[in-house]
Amino acid sequence: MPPQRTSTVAERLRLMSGELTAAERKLMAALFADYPMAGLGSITDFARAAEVSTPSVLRLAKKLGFPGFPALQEELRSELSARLQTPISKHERWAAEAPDAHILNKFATAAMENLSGSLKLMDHRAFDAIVALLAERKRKIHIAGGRITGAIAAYLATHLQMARPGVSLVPAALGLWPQYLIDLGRQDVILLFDIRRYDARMLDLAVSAEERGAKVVLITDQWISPIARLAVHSLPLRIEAPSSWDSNIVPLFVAEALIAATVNASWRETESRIAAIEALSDAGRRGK
Amino acid sequence: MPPQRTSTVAERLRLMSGELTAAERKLMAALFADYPMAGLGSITDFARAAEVSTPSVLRLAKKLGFPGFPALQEELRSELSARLQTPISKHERWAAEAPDAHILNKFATAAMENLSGSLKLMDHRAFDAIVALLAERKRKIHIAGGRITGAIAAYLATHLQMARPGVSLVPAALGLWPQYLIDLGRQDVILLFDIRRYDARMLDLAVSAEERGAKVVLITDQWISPIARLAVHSLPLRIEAPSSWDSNIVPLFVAEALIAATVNASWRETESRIAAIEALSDAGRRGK
DNA sequence: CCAAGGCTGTCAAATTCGTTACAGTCGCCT
DNA sequence: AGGCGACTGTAACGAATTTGACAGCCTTGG
Repeated sequence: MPPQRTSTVAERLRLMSGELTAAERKLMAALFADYPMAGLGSITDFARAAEVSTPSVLRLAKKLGFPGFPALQEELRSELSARLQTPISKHERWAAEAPDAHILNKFATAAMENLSGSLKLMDHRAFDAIVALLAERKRKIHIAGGRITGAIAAYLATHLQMARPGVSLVPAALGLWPQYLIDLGRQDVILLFDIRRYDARMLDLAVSAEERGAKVVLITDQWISPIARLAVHSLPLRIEAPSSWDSNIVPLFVAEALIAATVNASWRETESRIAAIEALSDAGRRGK
Repeated sequence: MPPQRTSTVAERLRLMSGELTAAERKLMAALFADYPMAGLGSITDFARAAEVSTPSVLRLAKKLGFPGFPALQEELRSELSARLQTPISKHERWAAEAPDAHILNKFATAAMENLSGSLKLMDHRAFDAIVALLAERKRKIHIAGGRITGAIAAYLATHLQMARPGVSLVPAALGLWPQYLIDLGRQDVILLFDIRRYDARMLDLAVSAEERGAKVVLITDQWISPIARLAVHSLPLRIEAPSSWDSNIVPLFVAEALIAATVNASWRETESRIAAIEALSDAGRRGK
């Protein structure tokens, strides 16, 4: 821990540059030449790069107020980490005039962290590959979710049905599965939501679908459902929330992004379909 | 030096994510949470941050093709060095390695703007007042949504049912409404989701409920549904998205926040209920 | 020209780190 | 149910790093 929390190693070095010895100036030059990477290796590497002896590095570290070299190194790392962090984490208070501890603010922070964390964790190429599958009209698409994620699955199915034909929501009741599975072929895609407290029935469904040759796509959490073994693509997401239950905001985010990307990927065919649906919807409203 | 110079540690991790073990996935998540700084300390620090044992880190390093942990660390350092030299760190992108124009990044930006915009727009005292209504056990709670928002309504209902008794989801079919409305009394609360392309049937439902003396609570968009005139509380939200349809991420956010706040507000009574539900759920699983 | 103070490098000790070997545990398949 | 394989953590060893002590050297001032 540095003596003054506000100043960086670079600043402190510059301030003390007047009272540095020859070897210490060589170290400073070497550090600034590749700041702060040069200081992140071993003390020996750093000394060799500056062409001084190892204890000279240690003396400089102590002069800067650190108890030892590892302490300086940790400070360099935390500086760099702060610099790389997305500026989003530095949020001005979300809900105006509400205290930080208000549940709205706590949830907003959690949601943003989940979102940025998920995007770091997930592979955008897997996302694109899933979109490509969803956009192929010849494939039938089946969507399923568990007790909680069922609502997200329904949301995705509702929108995809507007974008293309051949989309169905697998019903929650087990008894209805056989009639879905029977028509499942090699061309088909089954997209499953399965997050923590992984549902054994979802695994059964995935196994059956995979056995019939369907392509399994999985949206799961960071701990990853066992279904991932069977899946051709899986997206792991962060879903932690300051609540008794997990947050499904990021799964919904992914669902919406999949919808938008699928529509984009086949806009030519989709455009007229959406227009037709609008017309039917308006007609229904007018007729009422 | 890695086997293939072209791939970063992050890429290789993502490619192998399917064949990683539980401990290795924890390490991956920990590394991505603070990439790549988390991997630049000692192997012990890294293991502790991910809550796994030291040898697990080593096993992951070998799985990625490195002879040992220091080799992986050196690769991380050289990646970081390359990244710092090219000033591409202009503004940190959301999805790593994906272009700014990628739909994931565009959606993430939109989601963040919607969220912060909504929190500025909404009155947190109205939110607290709604929570107070939902937490009163003597009131029955009815939840309804339109064609699109129905999924969000179902999500809210499912969770509130776990938190307290007397919660029901108003079915989408008009034919079933009368039997819901007949029992609606002055003590009851009806919570409606109604966003753009306001559904005329939702307005009918709100009018009938209000006539019977129920308290109407409304979650709507920034242009505000006509139901607002009847509502005791309404929360306007921002819902714009780079898509053919609106985004329901913020409505889901509000739903989750309402759930968590309601649980908090009556934790004494809720605690045992949640425990009982867990027990029933586990029993059902075991019995299967 | 000499002496003193301080700076720097060499060396060795102690600590920490990385690695290997082994045993317990969990889930899966028969 | 029982055995098998895989995964994970504990413990111990060897290696490397960090750090303190000491001695030589350069510089500076008298």
